[in-house]
Amino acid sequence: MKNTRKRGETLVESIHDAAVKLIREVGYANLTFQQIAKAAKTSRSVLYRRWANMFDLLMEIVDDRSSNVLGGQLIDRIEDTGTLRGDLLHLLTLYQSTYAEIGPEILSAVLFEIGQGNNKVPEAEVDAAAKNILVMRKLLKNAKSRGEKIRRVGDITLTLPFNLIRMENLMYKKVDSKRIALFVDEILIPVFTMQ
Amino acid sequence: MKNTRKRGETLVESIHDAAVKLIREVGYANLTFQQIAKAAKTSRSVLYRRWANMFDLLMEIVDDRSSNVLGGQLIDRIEDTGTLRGDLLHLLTLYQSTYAEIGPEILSAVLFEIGQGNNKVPEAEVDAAAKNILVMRKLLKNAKSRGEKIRRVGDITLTLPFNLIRMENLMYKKVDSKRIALFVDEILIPVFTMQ
DNA sequence: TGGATAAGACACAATGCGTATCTTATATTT
DNA sequence: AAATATAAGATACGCATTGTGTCTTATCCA
Repeated sequence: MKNTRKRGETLVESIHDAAVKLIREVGYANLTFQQIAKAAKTSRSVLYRRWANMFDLLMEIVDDRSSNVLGGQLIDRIEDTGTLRGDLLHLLTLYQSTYAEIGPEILSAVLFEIGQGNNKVPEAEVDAAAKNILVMRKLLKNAKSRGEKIRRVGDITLTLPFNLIRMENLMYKKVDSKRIALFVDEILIPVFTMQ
Repeated sequence: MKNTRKRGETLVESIHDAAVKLIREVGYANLTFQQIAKAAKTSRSVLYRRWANMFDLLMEIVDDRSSNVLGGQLIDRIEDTGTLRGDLLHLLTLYQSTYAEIGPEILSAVLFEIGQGNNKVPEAEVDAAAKNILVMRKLLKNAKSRGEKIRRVGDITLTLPFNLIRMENLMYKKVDSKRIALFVDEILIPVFTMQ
């Protein structure tokens, strides 16, 4: 029996996969290192050596998955569709795909950790929020230069599009294109444009 | 030593208090029946007799605290301030006071359970959302009859004011009157009125 | 005052945690 | 290819928590 022992990246990958599978099956709250080790066909020691606690493992998975989706940064992937409405639809769809990939179970686990006062998350959050604000500024600037009438709004309002997607994923798990269009037409367009 | 053993309501109350204190201290995720029993100066048996699991206890606390705040239903406590803006400010302030009372730690624990697919929460949630929609309908109707120009929006958009408060409590823990005013002026007024 | 009721004390097997130690497979260096 | 370093896997420890069960005892109420 040679080459039956996984190492390095391969090992980590199968642990991630096992963890995600188990989060979906039993939920983050009931997740144990024991189960993960068993599912990944490795040993508990291996897990404890690499991650001090479940949350560290979770964050690694999130980082991994979100960078897979937003391979480049979000700001590099937005498009000028010719109208603010089109741009927003595109942006929300793109952003939603991140959450769909990460998965609502994992997302809610992260949110839970925020709620519990885990201070590693907020740092990452603030970074993400700052980038998202830049994205919105760019979108609105594009719209303005096309001649669309844009309201002046503060940074908090600029995070609204992202918070809508986040909230929907958290509460209802399913966000389809119809709902995204609704957000754009009934909420975002009135908020960001004069009519 | 007589009258040293708590019973009924008194007992439950001190258990609730102990639980809330511990949720704040160690977080819902790390909460144990053992700790609660100790903090409430009672026995573990007492807890297991009354609640099948931690979540049942949590929900009882939430019910208790939210009914303390919204003693009557929300719809009975809204006021006609003379403008939609004033009405919205009043509504959000009222709604925020619920969350402030319940506490962000407990809120995030509930949200966590939703994320984990706990199906007792969504039922309560759907009820609450339906009531909130009625509240918004009433507010908008009042505004309309005053002559304010109101947009036609769907139910999902009607839940926006409540979702904003919820999200803020979840993410940032502190929601002051300044932020509420910002929500009203930059988001809600543009969404619900024509200008 | 006596019986009903509920609180509290304690014991149990089972499970997970975090750590530590030892063995063994795989990779790297010489 | 052999020697060495590195990392994976197996196993065991004490401890905490769980859920259940049983017995005792305080408190309530008729």
